[in-house]
Amino acid sequence: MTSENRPAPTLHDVAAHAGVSTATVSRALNFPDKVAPKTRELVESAISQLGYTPNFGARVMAARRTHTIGAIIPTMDNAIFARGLQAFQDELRAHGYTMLVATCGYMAGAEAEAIRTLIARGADALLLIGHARDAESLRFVAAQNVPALVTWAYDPDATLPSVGFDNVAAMRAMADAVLAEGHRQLGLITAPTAGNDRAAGRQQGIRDAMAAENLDPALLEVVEAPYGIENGAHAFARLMRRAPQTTAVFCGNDVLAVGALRQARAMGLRVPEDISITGFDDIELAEIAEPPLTTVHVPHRDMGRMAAQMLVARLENGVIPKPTDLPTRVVRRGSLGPAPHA
Amino acid sequence: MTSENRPAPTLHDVAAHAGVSTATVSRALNFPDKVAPKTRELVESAISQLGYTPNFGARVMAARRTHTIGAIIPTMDNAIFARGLQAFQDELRAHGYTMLVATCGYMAGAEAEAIRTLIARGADALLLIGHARDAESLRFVAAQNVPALVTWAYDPDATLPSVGFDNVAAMRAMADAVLAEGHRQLGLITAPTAGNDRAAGRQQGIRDAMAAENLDPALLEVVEAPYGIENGAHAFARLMRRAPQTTAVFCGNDVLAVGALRQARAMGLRVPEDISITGFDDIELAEIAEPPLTTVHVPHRDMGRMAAQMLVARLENGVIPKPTDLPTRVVRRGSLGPAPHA
DNA sequence: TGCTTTTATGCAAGCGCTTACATTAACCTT
DNA sequence: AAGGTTAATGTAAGCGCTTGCATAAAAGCA
Repeated sequence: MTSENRPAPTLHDVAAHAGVSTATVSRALNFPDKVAPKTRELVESAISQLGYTPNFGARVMAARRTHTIGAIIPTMDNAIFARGLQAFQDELRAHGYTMLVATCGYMAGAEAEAIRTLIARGADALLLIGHARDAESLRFVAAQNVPALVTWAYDPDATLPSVGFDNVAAMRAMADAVLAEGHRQLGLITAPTAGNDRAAGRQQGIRDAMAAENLDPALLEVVEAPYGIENGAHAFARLMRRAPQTTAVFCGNDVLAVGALRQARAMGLRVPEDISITGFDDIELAEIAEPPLTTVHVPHRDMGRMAAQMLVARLENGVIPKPTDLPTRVVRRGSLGPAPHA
Repeated sequence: MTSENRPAPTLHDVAAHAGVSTATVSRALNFPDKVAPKTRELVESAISQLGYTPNFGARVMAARRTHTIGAIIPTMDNAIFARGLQAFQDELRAHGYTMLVATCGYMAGAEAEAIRTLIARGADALLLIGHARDAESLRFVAAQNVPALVTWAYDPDATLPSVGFDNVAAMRAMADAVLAEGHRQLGLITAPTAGNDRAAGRQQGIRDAMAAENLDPALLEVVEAPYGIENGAHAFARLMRRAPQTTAVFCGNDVLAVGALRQARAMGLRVPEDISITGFDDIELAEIAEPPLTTVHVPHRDMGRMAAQMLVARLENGVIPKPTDLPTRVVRRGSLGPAPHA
């Protein structure tokens, strides 16, 4: 077989083997129709005989493009991000791009670092989650001339274009549904809102709905909890301790909601007879929960797919991404019922 | 601010600005202690004044390293892979590496393509799932001199080193537990086994256990189903139609098991009184299911973390990864009970 | 057939960085 | 203080590929 460390064949070797110039080989590779069919064949056979693979670094340096797009998400532990990312990657691959991934665990500092790292690693463009980030990062991205697109949020006025949904409106719709069931004592279990515009927006949506019903938005009992079923359960316990009269608890995501659901039952509360609980995201868990979770369906796959398309269009044809608002919808399931009689 | 398209500053610019040679700047960047403190300061201030960022391509070409590691998994839609990947990436970042991701959707052809793509994109090393792949891909990886590591499986005799667990033994343990409950009419809902050594191994584990109990392994009723709750449900229905006397159904993963569980209840079967159902992976879903799922706990985070460590050690110090077998354990929950009396 | 246009190929100059080697400055020894 | 080390810096040769420009070959036209 091949000896252990024979240096990989180069463009030059292929050219020599095929009896043409390196330029011709390069063209045969990049613009097949700029080369005579006979020559192309010659080159191709030389390539396969030598087992040639273009050198990545050289190619990048000469072409100033890596065909790699970076994605920075909070965490892949959260199924909804993992799936959005899957859709994003599928679409990228269809266009000949590869995905570089970094996670920031909901920490702003980590995101700023990831932005630098991915750009340093040659990402041609960046996918980001949410609009909340320091001006410094924004400036850096702009200075580096790397197109960036925000998803999981929608704000036509933000610096960066976004393809996502309006977190305020989405939760507002849910809150309207809950209020329509007669609930007036409301609670919210949310991911920490610092540096998380999605979580903050969802909270705002509830307050807006309350205000529209002439309820004092300040009456919303809020508990913050990090991602995780157990955390949702603890948060629920805390919430009920602080505000025992609560009849409906919104949760910032389905995982927290499932924890709340479980804790409610552990505390002997019937859902939805005694208390209603809602989620957000509509992951599989929501359907499986007992009772199934009323939640907000988020078009995560569409977001991922569209984000990829927009970024590719930006890179290939210079099309500036147009901020795009995707629809969400409230999915009614068993966990939301009418408010109990006082 | 900076004009729209001023060319990015280069090493050369920094050198000129600091009044030193490019070599010194390069050294200040890569081996800070090889440079006099005063000089280093000079260089650093020039760098920040110019807003210099090293050019990725040039760096890669000159250093022949991208500090990027590729990972090819079946899909991120499956939480267990997404999380293993998260752990992998966390560990990589701690060592200054970045992760390139591709998914193959359980298709061998797509994996082979992904291997080529990631190597072409300059991956310094590769993380692969399972040992089942064509000799051609193996040869290519070897020829390109890219270290590769297999996870999610363990086979000390395979071409590629692996860090994972023994799928046969893991399912064997589960099967032993099920047989100990008196079950003799067994079914299996599995992911398609073609090109999936993990699924095939798990099936083998059950047959081994049956053989040890003097049961004819051929009596195992097998239904294949793609990943997904709905698919698990359909598969369960099919299985029970074909073998109504079945008292215990193994599932190749928790998602299929949850589907089976749901279908069982839809068919009026009580779990575990009428029929026992088991899963594999131990994802959150398993705990939430009604009844909670007896399943095999897979150390996905450990696998991800160790895989990253081993690959980095290989790259930095040439340490050949030592095949490593991680323990799994059967987690008993409500979905497994004694066999009903005939 | 001779001349112009088109098409295919080759030449060679970078792309921005790393690094072996050469050179110079600084520091010890005795 | 002279010779010998060691530390710090500079010089310059690539790394493998792309691409503008020049050139040669083929094709079209009158």
